[in-house]
Amino acid sequence: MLTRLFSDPSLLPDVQKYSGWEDSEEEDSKIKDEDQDTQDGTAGSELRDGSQTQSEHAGEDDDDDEEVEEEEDGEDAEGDRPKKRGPKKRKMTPARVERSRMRRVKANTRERTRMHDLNSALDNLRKVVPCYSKTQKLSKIETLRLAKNYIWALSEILRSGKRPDLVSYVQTLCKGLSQPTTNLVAGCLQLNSRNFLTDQQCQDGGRYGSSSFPMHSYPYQCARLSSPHCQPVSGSNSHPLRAHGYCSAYDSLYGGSGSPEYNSPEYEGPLSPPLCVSGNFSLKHQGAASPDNEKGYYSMHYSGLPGSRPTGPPNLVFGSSGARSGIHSENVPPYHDMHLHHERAPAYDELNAFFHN
DNA sequence: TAGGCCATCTGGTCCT
DNA sequence: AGGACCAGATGGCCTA
Repeated sequence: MLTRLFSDPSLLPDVQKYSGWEDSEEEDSKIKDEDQDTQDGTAGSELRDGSQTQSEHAGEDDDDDEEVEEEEDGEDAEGDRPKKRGPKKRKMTPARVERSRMRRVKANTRERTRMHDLNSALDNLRKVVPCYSKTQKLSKIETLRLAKNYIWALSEILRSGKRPDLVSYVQTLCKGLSQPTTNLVAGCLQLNSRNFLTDQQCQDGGRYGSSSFPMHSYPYQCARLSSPHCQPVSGSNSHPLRAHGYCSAYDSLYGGSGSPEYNSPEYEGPLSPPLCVSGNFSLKHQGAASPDNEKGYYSMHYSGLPGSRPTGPPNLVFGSSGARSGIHSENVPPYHDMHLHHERAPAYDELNAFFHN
């Protein structure tokens, strides 16, 4: 499957330069030819020099013209050190150099394929984390961070058996993320920054799940109204908001529109069996040292009034600079470029079932 | 221009 | 022996 990554036109020149991944049958021949060209550049020169050491390790025993090199580096390189043991180095004949080069080419091809698979898996992960933008694709590290936060948030929900308030949910998702990613997530969830700030956070940085104010159950408009992801999954299209193409991260997470408790801010589902939350997940929020913060990634910056409640339509105001101005953050992509992925995550079916029991 | 992100190459190590 | 995996190096692209 070609992932979005591979279909990204900006990446095509580099990717297509090494076309081995796109047609496995012709892979070897193509790679040979193209690596021949590549080797005219820096990589090739390094390869020709560096590959010798690997061939030494590999041991070329089928070489017709093989000759044992008589301590080729023995005179001055060795110095006082004892002589090396093991097989003696062999002279790099042209045939051996060529075989070594071919091994290196094959290894490069495998490595490219491996990295492409890794990127493909990462792309799949991007599709199941809470938000996604065509124009502002999450970086690899941010994808992993968001996924970790997402798992953590879901685990907390299952563990506590309660629906957290939206603010806590978003705070958890954005923990340790960079400012642009925070903006993106907030944009996906269409939160007003004023909703994003709590008294708790003003005082001590906040803690996940510590706030107990009622959930704000107003609908958020899905960015892709016509998207099938916003359509009812199974017989839940009776809700007028659904009928009008509305869905929200929170809604989709908790099955709000389809549940009789949809308008109840205080709905509490039954307690779930305790879910073991890995010790890697500290419940301490920003104040605590996070393993993800070692590189000095931003914590969230909020604007607006502390603890203020949602009033008007969502107005995205994130960003350290936008905190004062209260204008739309330029990091937030347009709505039509964003959509939520909750609907597609299998975990949501289970969660919905759980909350509807 | 610096910094972030990425793809690729490369050599080393470990495993089968 | 060969493949998988890993980390370092390098260069390109993009953005503030």
